[in-house]
Amino acid sequence: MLSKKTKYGIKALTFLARQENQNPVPISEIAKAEHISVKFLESILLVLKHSGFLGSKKGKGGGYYLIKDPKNINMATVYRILEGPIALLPCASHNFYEKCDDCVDEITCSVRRLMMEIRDNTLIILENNSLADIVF
Amino acid sequence: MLSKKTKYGIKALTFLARQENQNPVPISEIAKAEHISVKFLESILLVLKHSGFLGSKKGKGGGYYLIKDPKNINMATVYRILEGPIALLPCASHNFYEKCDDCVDEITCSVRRLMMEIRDNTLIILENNSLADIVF
DNA sequence: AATATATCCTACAAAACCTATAGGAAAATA
DNA sequence: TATTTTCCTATAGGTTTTGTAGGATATATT
Repeated sequence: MLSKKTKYGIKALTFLARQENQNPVPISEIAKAEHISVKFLESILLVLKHSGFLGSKKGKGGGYYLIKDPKNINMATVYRILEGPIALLPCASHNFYEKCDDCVDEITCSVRRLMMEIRDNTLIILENNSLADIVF
Repeated sequence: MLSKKTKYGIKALTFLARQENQNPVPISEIAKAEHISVKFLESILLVLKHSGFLGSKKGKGGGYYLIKDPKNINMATVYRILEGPIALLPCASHNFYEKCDDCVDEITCSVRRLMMEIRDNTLIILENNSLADIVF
């Protein structure tokens, strides 16, 4: 299940992508429009800023704005930053690989093979969708 | 991420599917082979029994055995019973649908549309795989 | 009948994770 | 200087996951 952090993060990104100009939008405005707690959203936008998706401006008239063109914001990257691994098992993940404690032979593990098939398909969908693709 | 409950449950099913005959296999034997806590596995097998996948026999020589032909055990059904919804958001789920608190218009929600695309693809994979398909 | 084996069932405890809040520091604007 | 807004850390509260405990029930063997 997608965490609210990820859900809210993507919603904020789409909200910013829908803006007509690049003027900074304050957290409070996004939070109100998307019905999200201001403080919670604040922590999420900070992550997105540190990851290089958002710029910010302090003080009156400040807020957050997209740094990149929505066409160049890949949803697989966004997913990994907000949610973590795309795979349903650590042993089936490229970017967050971890060996299972219980698994004797990873190569022949039925569960892993099935989860890798799901992972491959999910990854293709996420990679094929940019922020521009999912807005509207 | 897949819970250990689901992972262990599927592992137990594949273990039973690999048996040459239909003799009951005690929990302890499955747990030892798959490196799972006996008590934890016990609770999982009980769920699978109540869901109609497994039969059981008490006392000496007892244990669990598959009731259905592995070809007729669909991994989508197994997933839903052990893990719950296949969709990454309740609002994108068929069997476990729930409306989002924050969402104003579900139909135009970008996150939901993306998650439904992932859901559809994941579902196809799970539906196309029976227990017999994933064993070996 | 007694003993050993194994499932059945409920309750609970410990750990991990998610969601959200608090409070103040820092920076920009007016 | 006052106001606005981001920046940052800590932490509280809740939920879920993972696992344990203990006894009841049923079966097979001796």
